[in-house]
Amino acid sequence: MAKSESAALSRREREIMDILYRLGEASTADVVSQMPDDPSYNTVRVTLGILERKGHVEHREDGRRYIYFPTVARGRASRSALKHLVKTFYGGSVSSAVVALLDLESRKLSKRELDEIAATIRRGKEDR
Amino acid sequence: MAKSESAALSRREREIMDILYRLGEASTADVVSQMPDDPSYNTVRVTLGILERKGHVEHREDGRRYIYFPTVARGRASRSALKHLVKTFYGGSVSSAVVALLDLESRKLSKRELDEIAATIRRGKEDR
DNA sequence: CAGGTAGTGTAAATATTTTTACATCTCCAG
DNA sequence: CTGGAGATGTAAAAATATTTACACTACCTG
Repeated sequence: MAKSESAALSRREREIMDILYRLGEASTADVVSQMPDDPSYNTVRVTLGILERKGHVEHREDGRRYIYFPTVARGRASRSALKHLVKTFYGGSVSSAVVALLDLESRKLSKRELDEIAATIRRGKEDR
Repeated sequence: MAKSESAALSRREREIMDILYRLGEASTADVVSQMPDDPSYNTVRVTLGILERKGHVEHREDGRRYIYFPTVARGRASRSALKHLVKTFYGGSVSSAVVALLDLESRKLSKRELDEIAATIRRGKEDR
């Protein structure tokens, strides 16, 4: 098995990958519209091409447009991002991160959501 | 109020910032020792200087060495990173992110940690 | 005190990233 | 059928980032 993907992403590449993860998939124009400092259409297109050559995205055709999407599924990518964040900011402590997350917006969570979280925790406990 | 900090970070700059957040503060040698693809001491030093000019880090002197640390406190930086992650991967849903985090390593959480999390959730509920 | 080690400052070379430019191509309105 | 809008492909220019190199300083050790 050759390791086809590697190479750390540049700033633009990372920005674009984040947008693709957020949207799921997107045309060049969609990506441009999400970039805060609006780079040109061509700039984004070239960068998408680079991402494709590096194996980070693929595209399908929709009429004459290309629709791009990440090759690594969101689930895998998000777990990896979570791990990195927990390691960087919370000394590897998942529970600290959870508490920080809850503190962040606890007022905005509905009772139903909190119940769901509580249920997940209960499940965790039963396995102990 | 002038906006002194701005400019998105390059790959190396981001790597180094992450290490500084992880360690709290670090000498050049400390940073080098944490970099996975070990760049040279000089490379890291120059990049730390750039980060300082851009206002992302400061240093204090420890004997003849410089000890660097982020100018934005970990708390603020981590909240910002959490928000970005929640937006990118969980459609802005904090509770989805919490569930993902718990699923990630639920077996590794001690009962005590789970209790703490549960207490935080309870607090959140009372505010409703 | 001579020499080595471990720092820093800074300029310059190199490599990579980002942007621009322009040549096509396709589809559709008129 | 012609022209323009909206795509893509690709090369090359320009801007940035990364690395290397080397001069200099301070401290320690024999």
